[in-house]
Amino acid sequence: MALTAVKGFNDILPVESGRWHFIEQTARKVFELNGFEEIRVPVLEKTELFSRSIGDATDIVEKEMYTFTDKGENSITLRPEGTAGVMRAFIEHKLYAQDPIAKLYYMGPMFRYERPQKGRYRQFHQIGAEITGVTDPLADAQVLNMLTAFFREIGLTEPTLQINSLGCPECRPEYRVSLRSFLEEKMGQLCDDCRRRFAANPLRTLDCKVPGCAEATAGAPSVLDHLCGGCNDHFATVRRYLDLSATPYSINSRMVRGLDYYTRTTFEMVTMLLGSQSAVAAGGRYDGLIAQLGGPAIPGIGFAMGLERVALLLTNQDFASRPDLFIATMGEGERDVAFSLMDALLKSGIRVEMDYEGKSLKSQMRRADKLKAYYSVVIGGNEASSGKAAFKRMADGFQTEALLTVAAIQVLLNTTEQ
RNA sequence: GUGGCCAUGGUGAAGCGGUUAACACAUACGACUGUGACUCGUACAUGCGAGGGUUCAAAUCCCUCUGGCCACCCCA
Repeated sequence: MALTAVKGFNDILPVESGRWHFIEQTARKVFELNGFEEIRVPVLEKTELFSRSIGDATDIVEKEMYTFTDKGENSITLRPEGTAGVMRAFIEHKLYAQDPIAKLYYMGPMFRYERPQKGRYRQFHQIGAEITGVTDPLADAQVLNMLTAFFREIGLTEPTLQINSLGCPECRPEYRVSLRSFLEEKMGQLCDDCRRRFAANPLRTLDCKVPGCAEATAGAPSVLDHLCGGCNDHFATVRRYLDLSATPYSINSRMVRGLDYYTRTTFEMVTMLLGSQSAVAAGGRYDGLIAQLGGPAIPGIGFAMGLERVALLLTNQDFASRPDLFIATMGEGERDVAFSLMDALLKSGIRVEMDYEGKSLKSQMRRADKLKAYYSVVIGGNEASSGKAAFKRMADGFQTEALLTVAAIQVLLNTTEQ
């Protein structure tokens, strides 16, 4: 094996790219309908951006980032997620001065140094959307509805929406205290990982998959019972709006986020189909993030979805595009006629293929079949001089005489349902 | 970072110590002298992830490395 790609970095081959385009185009359509505009930010940022936003103690920052020192001795990092960079740009360009309410979406590669696995790679792609400047639960509901609409648009009903509220800097500390004191009693029953989590991030013990831990934490206090008045009202209103729009969801009070900046509403689109990579999209509110990054005190909410994971859920569909017409030729002079015809058809937006190598008619017809052309036509001496030819519908072999003109061919293609 | 499983051509694979690495699909050309799909024929791994070792003999046994998959961790 000569040269291979870097571990966890994948090529998206032509057989896959049709599916990717479909996902990306659907996202653009749904997001733009909701008033979101694309923002394109760099793949590389100063390391500090991520340690300050995602959180120093998170696994992502602690051990999963591609961090390097560049030739100017600056510590730089390949973005492990999208929100931080988008908010950096929002602050840097003072987008809030024009309008504190910004609705932004982005798509592109993210990088995390993890052990590759099904639905998880070191370079992976996310499509995300963010709304800044709105505290009202209306924004939460619109984001959730938009995410739901996206999955409906691409034809997936499988991932289901789970929501939770993590509270705010007011009420979360109190919850942590009460959860810790509950867990202290159960220490003996917890797994090693959970004992470690107890210190670092006690909320994490709640979604441990070890049966013993699940049992031990069964009666644990719920975040939702410890929300302060404001957070409680906020969450209740989010739910009311979701009900108003008949958006299906379930509440999962054990759902936890891996990034530190989340507050209040958090959510995931989860599926059973991808093994342990059950989260296809996830996000939440981050009311303190912009200020934390040195911007004004503007709230935000958003999500990101994993393109690879969505693509994995779509594998049964065929997204290949097919030529409208394949032109086969007999003889050198006729190739000029065929080429001119192809050129004219392409200029009119008709997808045409023809033989490139002067192969036998049989080879050309085989190629027409392989490319799944809707029609084929043979241009030889007779056709070149008469200016008309028999167009063969490949599906059933039916042939129709038509003039070798763009107009006549357009009519022919349009009268047949493709 | 931890653990389990696996590595034969473009693909799916047979082979389980002994001359030319089965079969199928895919691909190329042809039988069909102006027409695809069906049928038939021919071609297509000096090579069995890489490197060592055992043996008269290794794709087949042993070791190391590399890679892949899956699970844990974590996460989109």
